[in-house]
Amino acid sequence: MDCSSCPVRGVALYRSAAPDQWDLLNKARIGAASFKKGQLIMADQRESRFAYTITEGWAFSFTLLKDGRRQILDYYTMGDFLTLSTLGQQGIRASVRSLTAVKACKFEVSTLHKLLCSNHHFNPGVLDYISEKKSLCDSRLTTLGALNAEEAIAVLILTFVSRAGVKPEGEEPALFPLRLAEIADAVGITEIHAGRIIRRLEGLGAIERLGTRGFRVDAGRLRHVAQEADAILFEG
Amino acid sequence: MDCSSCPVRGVALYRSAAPDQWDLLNKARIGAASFKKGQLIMADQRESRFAYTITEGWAFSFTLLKDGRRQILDYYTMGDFLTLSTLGQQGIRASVRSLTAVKACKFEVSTLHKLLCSNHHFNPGVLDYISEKKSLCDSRLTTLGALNAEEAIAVLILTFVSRAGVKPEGEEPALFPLRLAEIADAVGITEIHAGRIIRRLEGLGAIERLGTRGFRVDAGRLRHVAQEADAILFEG
DNA sequence: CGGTAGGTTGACGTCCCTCAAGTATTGTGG
DNA sequence: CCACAATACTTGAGGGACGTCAACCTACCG
Repeated sequence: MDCSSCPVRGVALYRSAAPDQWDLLNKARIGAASFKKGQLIMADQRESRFAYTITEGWAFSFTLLKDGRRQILDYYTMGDFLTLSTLGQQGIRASVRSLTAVKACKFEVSTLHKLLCSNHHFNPGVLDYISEKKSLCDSRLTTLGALNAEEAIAVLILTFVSRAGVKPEGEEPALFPLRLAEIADAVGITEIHAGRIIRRLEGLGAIERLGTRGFRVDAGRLRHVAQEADAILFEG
Repeated sequence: MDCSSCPVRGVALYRSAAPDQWDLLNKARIGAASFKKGQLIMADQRESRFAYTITEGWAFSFTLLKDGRRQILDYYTMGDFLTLSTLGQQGIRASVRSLTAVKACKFEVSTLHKLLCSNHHFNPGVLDYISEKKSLCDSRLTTLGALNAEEAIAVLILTFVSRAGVKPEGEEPALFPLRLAEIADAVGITEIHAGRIIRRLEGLGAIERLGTRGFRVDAGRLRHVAQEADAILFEG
């Protein structure tokens, strides 16, 4: 496979590259990598020698505290870069784990960093990608800080579904590969409480569970639950 | 004033510029701006025509929900760029307000964006600045999601103090310009509960209040309160 | 010296946590 | 395809953290 014909090229970190940069990029690639479900992809974003662009599957980044509390920071899927922190001098001590089987394109961080620093054609895409990720992180701050658990879970599911891509009518609904433990650690509550809220949402008809591996989503009803969560501009 | 002799040059977004880029940067500058305490600096990060590098004072960015809940996303001071979201195509609908009187260097977003996209000498600094900010945002996610209010406030104060810069012994302690309302909205609790926790920290000797405009901080004791908040690497 | 913004206190309610004992679902080896 | 183990989820009771309201106090500003 070649970067210029990669299906995620248009949304990747290096989306703004032109043909001659695709060649450079291909040289920075080490090859493909694949991870099994639940595998640790990066133990520490600060010290990873490699970085990845996901081409298939889901992963998430998280921090762990001394006493075992875990915070899930972000979910990654097709086109996402693992991770931006590898490109700076300092970073948070976070890890990345796969949620499903994952296929990814593998780069050596130092080579990629040199490439990005020596060529301005990547810049528009990098600025875009980064400001998109920063905005998403800011949104999540609002979700965690200002919303209650029910609203936060509704927002989480809606975000997840919209990132899973729109499927044609009649197709199998997007698989939602989060277990209760991951929902809980994403919004900062316990697994048990997350379970109670999920059942409440089920009661409202906002979601419908399919075994333990996913659910069907009624986006309209979920949005209704999360409606107060829309950030607004306010002047004073 | 000139960018090349600016005291915050070394920590600014464009920190990696060389002499000829300082000239380009000076051309992208519109001049200086100053804001009074409590003034709205940006109404919406997505649509701001201008961006700023703070040279003096403190500001913060925040979102507002329909029902009035507010989430403070980040604090900005000397050297910080307001804001990264102006450089991408999409951004969160957040605003920025000054916390003290603020002096800043003003840029036109489109000119600065063009400059950053046409010159690779800025890239190392931009990547660094951005990954630093992204890490800080990730840390705040952990703070909001996994810590309780007392730990979160301790972390908030410690972060604030360390960013205020180290003062020589015997000097006036760093002014801490947050009122209870801002502490509360930063960690996602109510003003009243924030007050109770601040008094608890006072009782522990971790902070000492000086009227309503700041406090003296015992960093060691505060760190003790926040000790569980250190992210660790864990493998399984 | 009075007005105003900011901070305090107490009583009570809700959201979320903890523990412990369950039941359902999924994965695995025969 | 079945039995079994392992993993995931559920339920209930009781408690702690945090929110709400209303009244009161205190520090700052002109």
